[in-house]
Amino acid sequence: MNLTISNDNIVLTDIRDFDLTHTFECGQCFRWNRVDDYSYLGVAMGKALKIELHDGVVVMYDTSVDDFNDIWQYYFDLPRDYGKIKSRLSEDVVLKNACEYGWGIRILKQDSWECLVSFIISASNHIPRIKKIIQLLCENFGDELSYMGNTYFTFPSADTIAKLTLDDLSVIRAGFRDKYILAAAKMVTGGEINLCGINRLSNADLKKTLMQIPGVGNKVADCILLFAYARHNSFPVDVWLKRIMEHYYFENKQRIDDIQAFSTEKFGELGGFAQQYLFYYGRDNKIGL
DNA sequence: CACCAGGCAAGCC
DNA sequence: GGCTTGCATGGT
Repeated sequence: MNLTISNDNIVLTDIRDFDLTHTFECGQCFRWNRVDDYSYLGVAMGKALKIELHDGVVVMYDTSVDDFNDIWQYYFDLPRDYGKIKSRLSEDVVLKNACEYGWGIRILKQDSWECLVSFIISASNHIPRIKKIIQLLCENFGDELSYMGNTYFTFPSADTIAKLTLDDLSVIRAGFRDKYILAAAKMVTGGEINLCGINRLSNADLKKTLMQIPGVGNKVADCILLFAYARHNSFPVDVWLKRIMEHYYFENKQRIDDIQAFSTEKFGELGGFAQQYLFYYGRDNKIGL
């Protein structure tokens, strides 16, 4: 990777294994939207960013070297060698195809609070609707952010949400999930759950702690482990992964627990990466439907 | 071609 | 099995 600065834009060359569509459309995040064929714009970590990738050159618009160094290089997991990960996973023929299909996926390192709320909202929900609910949440309760001549909104803090009533929250149309969001905010604000502090916990303890939060079950906890705490052996199994795994690796229906155990055995420390390649590949190709 | 009714969706309790 | 909501689906 090579970094140069022109005006207020960060330009990266010699970037491998990175594709914006693969990364933003593989179901891990909900606040990035396509601008044109080569770029996306999103809000994350309290900042707005337009990112473009064309002919192997990444441009991050109107940002700073400090923000790149402190935030974006880690958010996009740029220091990690995904080529090595893919070549190891490709020993399995199914994964080989999945890696070739979603070759540019990177697992984002997202803010833990945003990730927690986002995946509480994701329960029994489709991506377009998840995105709409989160957008309403930000527009109604986030802080205004001015960027490249437009206004965007940050993801509202736990403190902000904890002060709301269920009636206030009804504007986001989250349905039965609204009470979980409110309860989660109160647990975080009240110190019952320390989202930073629990980073030191083992995977098992971290998951157990997160599952104390209402609205966080096995699957949602696995997503938070993978997308916010960089526990890359986490293998979230939703209905898609269940179908995909059954299709490729089993003769018949399986219990989620059994699929998870099988995946842990098969993919080990790379389970989370495998999950993302499989999900993106399987969903786009409607595997198991 | 509207329009409506019932099903159901990246789960959790 | 119930939960909120929105929407793709198929029937009229």
